[in-house]
Amino acid sequence: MDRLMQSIKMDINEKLYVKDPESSTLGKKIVEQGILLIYEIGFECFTFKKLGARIGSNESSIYRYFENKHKFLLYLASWYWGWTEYKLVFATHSISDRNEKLKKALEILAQTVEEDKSFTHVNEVVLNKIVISEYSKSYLTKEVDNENKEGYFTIYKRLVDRLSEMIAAVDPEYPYPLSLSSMVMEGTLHQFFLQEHFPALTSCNDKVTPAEYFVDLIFRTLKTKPNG
Amino acid sequence: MDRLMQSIKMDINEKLYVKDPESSTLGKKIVEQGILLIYEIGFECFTFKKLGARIGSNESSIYRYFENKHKFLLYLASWYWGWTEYKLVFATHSISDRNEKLKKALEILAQTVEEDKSFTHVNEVVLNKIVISEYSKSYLTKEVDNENKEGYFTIYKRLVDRLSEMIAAVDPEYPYPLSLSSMVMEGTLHQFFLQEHFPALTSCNDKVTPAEYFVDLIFRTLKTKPNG
DNA sequence: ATAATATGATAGTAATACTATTAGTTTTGC
DNA sequence: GCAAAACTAATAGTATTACTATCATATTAT
Repeated sequence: MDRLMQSIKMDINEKLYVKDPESSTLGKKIVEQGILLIYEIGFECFTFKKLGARIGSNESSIYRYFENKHKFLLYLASWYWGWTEYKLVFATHSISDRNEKLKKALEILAQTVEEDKSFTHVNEVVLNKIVISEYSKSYLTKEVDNENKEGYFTIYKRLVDRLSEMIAAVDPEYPYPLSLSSMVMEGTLHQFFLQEHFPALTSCNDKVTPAEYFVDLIFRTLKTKPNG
Repeated sequence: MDRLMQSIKMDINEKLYVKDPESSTLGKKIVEQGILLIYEIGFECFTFKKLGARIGSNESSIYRYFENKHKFLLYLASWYWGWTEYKLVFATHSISDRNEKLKKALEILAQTVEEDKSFTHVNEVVLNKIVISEYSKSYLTKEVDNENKEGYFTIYKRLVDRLSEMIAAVDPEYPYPLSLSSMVMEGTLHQFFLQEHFPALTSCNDKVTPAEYFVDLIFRTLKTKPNG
């Protein structure tokens, strides 16, 4: 990635914040340290008060950026999926072979995240860990349907759609491309989680990555055709 | 199921409750109405105070059965997975054909839940909906590792293991039976959730059930051999 | 009939998830 | 260089949550 993305700004739904955190030092600090704090103490124990104390700022100041911690999580998730989408598009764009393209996409989606120096205030490695253990909580709520209408999950949905299209391109006869795609997106996070907390429930380990498992699974499932 | 299970009691980890809710009328009422209340207002908004008000009882009385709502959720989940395990074992026990056995197992795990009159105080249909939208929250916490050690997820893990064994029986060469199994268990809940809240992200609908999708997926993935 | 147990009612605490107000500090526009 | 505008910090306050403790009352067991 390197410098390529330095001038790019994530296109995040404006309703997710009160004031754009990218617009000030304090805002960036909130995002930067918020990620670390959620990672350290978990989303349930995370409060704006604690974050304020950590960054030597005030609870009320944070409320001027985010309505509440739920919106903050949605914001971080959007950031993460926007970043992932960028990586996906960038890496697959120039691949014309449909099978190779899908394989690459799966690898991007299921790979272990590495640090990206393009965004100084976001630690992508830690953000990825948050997404693994907290993302589900952002949609498993009574407000999903409304928040979905508000477009809070747009980027994620677009990703599922992109992958689904690549699946359909490889095997247009396959009847369930959307389910396969959404299963990969969710299943990837789940396999990473199991690897860390329930190793007895996954075949992934030091030697087998979720990416390998999913690439194998998808290509067993689809009937690939030669490109033409 | 019918009467068969009327004398059977779920074998739930004793540390999940302070006093066994099966041992009294109030206890059963807590479970029965707790399920309905969580379904109605969601786990985040659910409190013992509200449940007390609903059953015409007192907050403090409920605390005599469950330490907190998190343990209550773990209890309900254990009940659900115990019930599912029973159905699974019962339905597959007598099937000798390995392929048929696995197919049946997948159907049990991914089928839409129907009412079971065996347990009068538990509405399995509603409990299934709770599991779909709340189960992940029971393990996506900072305390997972400890709670796992305490055995709070034993039944679920046993189920993943059972399915994994059936997968391995069908195709002993398949390298990732555990991941496939845990993916099915989690993916099933997820596909049901998507069907309800993000229909654009799933191929499941009125005509295609998650069970069909997963049966198809697993049998595309595995190399089946004739039994012998 | 008495003791033991279960439940109910009330009160109290610390923390959470905010909102409102005010005051001070920086930034900017001219 | 100065005033206005914007931003941040500090404090206080509210309703709710997630409990714990105590005591009274009701039920059941012996």
